[in-house]
Amino acid sequence: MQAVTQEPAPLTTTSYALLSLLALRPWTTYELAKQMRRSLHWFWPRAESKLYVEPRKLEARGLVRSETRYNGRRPSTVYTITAAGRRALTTWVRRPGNPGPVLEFEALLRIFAADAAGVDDLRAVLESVRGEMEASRAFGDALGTELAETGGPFPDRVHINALVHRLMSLYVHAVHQWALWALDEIGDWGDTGPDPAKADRARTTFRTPIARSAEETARRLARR
Amino acid sequence: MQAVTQEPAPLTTTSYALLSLLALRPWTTYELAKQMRRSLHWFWPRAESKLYVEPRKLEARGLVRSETRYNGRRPSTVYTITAAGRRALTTWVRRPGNPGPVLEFEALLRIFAADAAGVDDLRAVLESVRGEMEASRAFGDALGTELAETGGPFPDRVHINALVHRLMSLYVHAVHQWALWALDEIGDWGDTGPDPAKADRARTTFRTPIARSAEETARRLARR
DNA sequence: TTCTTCATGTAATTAGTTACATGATTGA
DNA sequence: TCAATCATGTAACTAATTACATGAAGAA
Repeated sequence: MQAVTQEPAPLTTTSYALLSLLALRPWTTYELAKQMRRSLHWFWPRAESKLYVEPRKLEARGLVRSETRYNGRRPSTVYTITAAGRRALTTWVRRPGNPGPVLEFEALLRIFAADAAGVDDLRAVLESVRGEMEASRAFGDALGTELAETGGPFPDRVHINALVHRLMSLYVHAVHQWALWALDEIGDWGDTGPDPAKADRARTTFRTPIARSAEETARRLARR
Repeated sequence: MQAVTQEPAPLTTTSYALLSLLALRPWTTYELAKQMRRSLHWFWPRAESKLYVEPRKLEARGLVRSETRYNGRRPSTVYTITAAGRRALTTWVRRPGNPGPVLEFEALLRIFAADAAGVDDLRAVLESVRGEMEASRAFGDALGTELAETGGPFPDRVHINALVHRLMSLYVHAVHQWALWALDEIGDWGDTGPDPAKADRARTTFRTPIARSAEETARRLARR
């Protein structure tokens, strides 16, 4: 016979992501999903359906408690963090590990394989990246303006949010600048194949320090 | 009775990642794993064990063919792309979708939840990020130097590699600069709690455009 | 009245990870 | 000759995704 008391599986990072929101105030699952979309989703993206299941795991461990409300006939569950939940969150924040950001960039894979297609396909991929980053910048800028003016829904945390928001802005900015630079770079390519002039420029690229290149790209694009 | 001819499940992005390497030359699974670690792993990270299983899926569709070699008594499988494989890769490069990079940044979640702990814990997280990014920069710089000097193992593709390498450099640089900035920013925090001075600085942060701030950070750090 | 969006989930499937296994080669 | 690491996988498990379902509220 198996042991009756099962060792509970360790919580996932996603569990702690939800718990960190619940540390701010009680939320219904729907509100949690909406808040994730607004904030954590940008650096911890998960399917929304997951967010409806996860809080039950937290409750089973006593890290949150739930209360069912009714609006009309429809039940709605409000989750509230417990003292044990706050302790678990503190422990997790202190736990070292996974310091680096993890990037998944499918479009860059397509670019890596671009010589299997043509230069027009390469340009199309870069344009789509550019469009996406411009949308992200618009979203981030709007959020930043709101946080600067009203402090957002949690004005007491505006200093924390500034740290997080700054990272996202720098990251989006970097990818956007890169897309503009790359589009400029392939501007005179006739095809994706090898070419001495391209190879020369490539070697120059490898030798140009990043810090300098950001300014130069900005200036060159400004002169247009 | 079920249909005898099963619809083959669509290939994953990971399949195409491997296929894009196989378009360069034939590789054994071990070589593929090593090459992934060196290049694609930075923007398409997958467990190595996966890379031993995936090529068999490609072979089942006729996109690659395999040949078993023996070194001593140990078998080793060499995979070679087929004409159908090259066509499939071209089709995939042209397929639109997933333009934006996807970021997963657990350390940033810890920072988001930092007020559950203390300012020392926040600093420790930021320091670990900084260390990680410095390691990444060292790796990237070494790779860049090699590509600039020798052209790398695929000198005909140095212009493509320059595009890809540049993105990774800009990205790593951005996160690194951010960590330095954030460490400076929290330098005079006594705790992680709210404070009018912190809120003031936060609002300034939200209002400072990225382009300007990169230069300023660099200058301020240089003056030290 | 109908359509859309809000709001709250469930079920089935799978891509991916973790952990393990093992023979060959090299260097101390 | 012993340990490490190179080289090549397999098996079990699970976090997460995709697709689906459905009732309520508000807009057109």
